[in-house]
Amino acid sequence: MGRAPCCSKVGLQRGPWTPREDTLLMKYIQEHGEGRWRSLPKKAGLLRCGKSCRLRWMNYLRPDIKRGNISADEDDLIVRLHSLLGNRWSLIAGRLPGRTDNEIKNYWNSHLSKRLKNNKEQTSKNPTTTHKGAPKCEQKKKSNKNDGSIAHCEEEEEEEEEIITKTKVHLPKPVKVSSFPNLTWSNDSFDYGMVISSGTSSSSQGEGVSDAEVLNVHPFWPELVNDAIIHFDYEGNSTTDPSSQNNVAAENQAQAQDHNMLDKIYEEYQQLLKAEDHHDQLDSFVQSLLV
DNA sequence: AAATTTTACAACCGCACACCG
DNA sequence: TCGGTGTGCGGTTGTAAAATT
Repeated sequence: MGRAPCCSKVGLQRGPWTPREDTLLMKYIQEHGEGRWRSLPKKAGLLRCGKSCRLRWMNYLRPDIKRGNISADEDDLIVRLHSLLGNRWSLIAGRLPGRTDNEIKNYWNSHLSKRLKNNKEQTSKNPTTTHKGAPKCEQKKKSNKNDGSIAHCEEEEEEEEEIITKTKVHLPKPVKVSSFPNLTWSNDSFDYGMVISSGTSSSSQGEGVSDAEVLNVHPFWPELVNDAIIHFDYEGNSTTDPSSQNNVAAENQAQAQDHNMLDKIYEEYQQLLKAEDHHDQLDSFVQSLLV
């Protein structure tokens, strides 16, 4: 048998969290900090399992969570990182500031895995032709909703073709890493109103933080922003030290370099795949990504 | 307009690892 | 070294909303 459950489930609340529960949890964590999840619910006056509290905090209430649609860049990054790292969502999430492993996992399961599957089916049915597009995109094209998503669809279709050429062969041993080493805690900017809406995950798009406002830099590659140290406050804004005047330029440059670096990493990875006796090299290569 | 199906995602669950006494 | 506890992870489920029939 495995270990005992993290808590007695008798008499505990389950299912979706209420705004009141969210408030209690946030208030408690703001006053006492994270951790001690097992004893937290009792102290915070919650009828929840500690694990449930942790999950709610990590995946939804944490102020640095970036909500809303996954951008095309993030989408691309997820696909590439998944091809390198496999289903190691926490590692992938660690390279997407503000995104949680759960969110990325969900996104993969509901969007990307289907795209890959559809693409494989298309290519196996008709290997001589390239691709006809995923059903979802076909539907979008049929409908008259010209919201710009069709263009994105076509981009996605192009990506699909590229995706299936990437070989997923290596799953290194898990290494635990912290997600946001450069995050700074600022109580002053802690905004309850921003995160208190329970159960309306996708409704926050258009409110709060836009994609453009969120710094697209990977925490593990700080060199991407000219060695500047990035700080995120709890409203999703970022500043750089010593001054923030070059933020926009730095972001743009970071994004461009970001793509280049991913390409380089992937090229290097492909080279290693081709090499004889590549397993050791692959191990060290992937480990180098994880550091 | 109602019924049915699909989608998206929050939440749950079990397991494994790290840490500490 | 060992056992208990805390935490993190990935797979899976439940369900509300959206889309389709």
